[in-house]
Amino acid sequence: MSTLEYSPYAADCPSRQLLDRIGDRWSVLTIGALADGPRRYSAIATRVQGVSQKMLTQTLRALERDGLVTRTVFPEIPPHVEYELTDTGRSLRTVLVPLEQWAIDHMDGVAEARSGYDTRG
Amino acid sequence: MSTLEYSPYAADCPSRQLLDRIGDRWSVLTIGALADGPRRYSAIATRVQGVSQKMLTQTLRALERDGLVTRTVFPEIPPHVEYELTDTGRSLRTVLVPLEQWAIDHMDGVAEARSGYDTRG
DNA sequence: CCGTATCCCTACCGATACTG
DNA sequence: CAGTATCGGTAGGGATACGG
Repeated sequence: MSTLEYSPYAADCPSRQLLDRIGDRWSVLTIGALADGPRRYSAIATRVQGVSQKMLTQTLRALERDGLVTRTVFPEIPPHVEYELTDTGRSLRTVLVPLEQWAIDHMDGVAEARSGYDTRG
Repeated sequence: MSTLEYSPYAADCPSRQLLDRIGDRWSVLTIGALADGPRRYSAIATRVQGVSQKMLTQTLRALERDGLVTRTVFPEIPPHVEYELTDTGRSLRTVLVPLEQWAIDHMDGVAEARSGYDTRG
């Protein structure tokens, strides 16, 4: 283990709080939905299946507050709002891609492990 | 966006459930605590600051069920239990390391972005 | 179209006490 | 040492209705 003064293992370290935030239900998927460029609110909602309006708005606001996403309002009627990853957001996306791929690669193995564990009781 | 049939963006895809699990409060840190080799329950508890006995046990059981961690009981008195990452667990750890490093690298910038956002109201 | 506001429930999770 | 059991507060988050 490293001897760094700051690490996510310390309860009061800011990096731990960052990890907690990323670890919420929708942040990773929302960031992924913005990977290919700016997207409208409705487009994100469509892509991140199962997210409620409330949680999507809440997640986007939190990401904006953290400087990971920008929010641009086009003064039109009907309203038009676009969200886009910042440089920091894109750097986070970079490390999330392998995680996503890992989940896809291992989902079958994990499902198998679960049923084996459950069978043994 | 990819045209893969399975992706975490689909609500019913097993990879989404995997991502949900990893995204809980303690899984990432618990896996990190096992990165350097087998560890006893109490050693893990010490390293993952702030975790309660209940949540640590629950997290370890879930990881074991998913085939990411093995649990070995040494029949001694007092009891001696060791946890160790499986190959699958180690492969997950590989993709989590950059995420951890990202959190450390960007915690200051994010904190700054937050206070800026909050100041503007 | 893109939100906000409210209600309300439940699942997470910490605290505490107890056991092999 | 390494758990299990139980209780109870609280925050997450869905459903619904409404606003600019």
